[in-house]
Amino acid sequence: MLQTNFIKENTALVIERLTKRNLDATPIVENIIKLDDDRKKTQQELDNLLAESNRLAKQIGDLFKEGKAAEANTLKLQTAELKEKSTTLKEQQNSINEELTQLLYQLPNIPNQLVPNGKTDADNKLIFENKKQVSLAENNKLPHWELAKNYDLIDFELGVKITGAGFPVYKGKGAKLQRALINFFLNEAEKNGYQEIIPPLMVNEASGYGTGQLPDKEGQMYYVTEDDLYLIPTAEVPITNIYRDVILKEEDFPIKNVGYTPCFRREAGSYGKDVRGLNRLHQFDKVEIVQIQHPEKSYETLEAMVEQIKQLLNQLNLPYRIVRLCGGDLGFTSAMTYDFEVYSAAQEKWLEVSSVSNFEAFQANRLKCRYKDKNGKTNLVHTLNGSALALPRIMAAILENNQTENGINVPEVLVPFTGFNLIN
RNA sequence: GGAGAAAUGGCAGAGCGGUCGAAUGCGGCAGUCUUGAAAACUGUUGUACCGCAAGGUACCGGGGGUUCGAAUCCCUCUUUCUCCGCCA
Repeated sequence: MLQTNFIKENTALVIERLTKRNLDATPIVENIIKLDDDRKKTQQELDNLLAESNRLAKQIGDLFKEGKAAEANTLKLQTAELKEKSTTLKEQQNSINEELTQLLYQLPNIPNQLVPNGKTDADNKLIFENKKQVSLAENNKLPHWELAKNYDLIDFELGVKITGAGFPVYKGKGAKLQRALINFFLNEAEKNGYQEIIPPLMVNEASGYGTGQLPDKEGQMYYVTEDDLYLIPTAEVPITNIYRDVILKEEDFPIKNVGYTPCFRREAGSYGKDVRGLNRLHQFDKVEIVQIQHPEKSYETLEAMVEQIKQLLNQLNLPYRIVRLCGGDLGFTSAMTYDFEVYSAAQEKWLEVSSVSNFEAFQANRLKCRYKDKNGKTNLVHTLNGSALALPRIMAAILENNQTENGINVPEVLVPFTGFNLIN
């Protein structure tokens, strides 16, 4: 969430930037400012009352020690009134804080000035497009779900039997190809200086709040009521929450972690051809890169992450494009996001395979992740993350784009991991 | 899952209900000494909020309670350790 002080000092900017999200934040912002003023006022009063009580308590103690019980008891009477007042004030303070927090939770991150205005993904700005698009021969235009079936790589019906729709079963060469991709992605991240993490796949409520899935997006996550835990929708959640309530040193930057995990998403309300095959799943594999950076360096880091992901797609030899999300399409917690989309030649459409974001201090504020600067002052860090990469749609594109009369060619960089170069 | 013990500052570890934001040791930082380093010595060393400042307030695992006053007493939750049971 945004910092109250930042909102107060940059009110016009906050409101103006949020119009990029087609949001008029004026009423919320004004309310926040008013509540914060109230909060300060009540706190001052409360602090004075408590200071007075503390003084009296000390006096009473001294009097008792000197054996002046009568005087002490007189003073005791005074404290009753103070206590009553401070209890009321404390309650007031709590409800103000509660209301303030609720409002702050409602406010999304302010978009970077580069974020284009717009409402839907049609307004996203094309940043890069790899021109060489695959055009398949007429008789070689099978969608990946048919290829998966023909070569017995992925069994969707079996997943339905075992669990339900959206939980595919990978088999044989399908499973090996999947594992090859995971290893390839992890190795590449390691080459780029990331530390590998294997995090828990379930997180508690505090972690959900830390990265911004909660409140509001609980509908997207699977929830285990018995133990009050959420299945992670992305490795971002556990990996970023490593740094919740942590104070870093300036020389710790940059912190670079990578994690492969399955991801679980309820995807309530999705239907039709969007969910066909591997296009949208309830459980899918993803390799996620997460960085914690000095605020001054976060945008240069974002660009580096984009470059890193480009290299992955180049090596896999897949046609792709990069868009900068417009305000209307931008995630709640993000200040700027690039989406990567691969071209799926048989479906003839672009599939999102990565989302790379700079959250600036938005998550850090919730996480209370800070660093001490040279002057010993603590400031919020910036957090970033990106998929590098999400597996199913990469798998779909590989299957579709590389299909031939004789079978499906495995991208060269994966062959060392698969041990085969053709699926037939 | 059952029984018991515990949770204090970066770490270790004291702490009769008032003088405790908290002894002491280690570590960190600054300085003295030294050609330099080590050792020794001296000082300093948590977070947040309010305040121009002086200063004030809150925090001893979380929440609640008793009391004029709680790190200290009570309740509750969480976590850790030991023993038993179960188990990959």
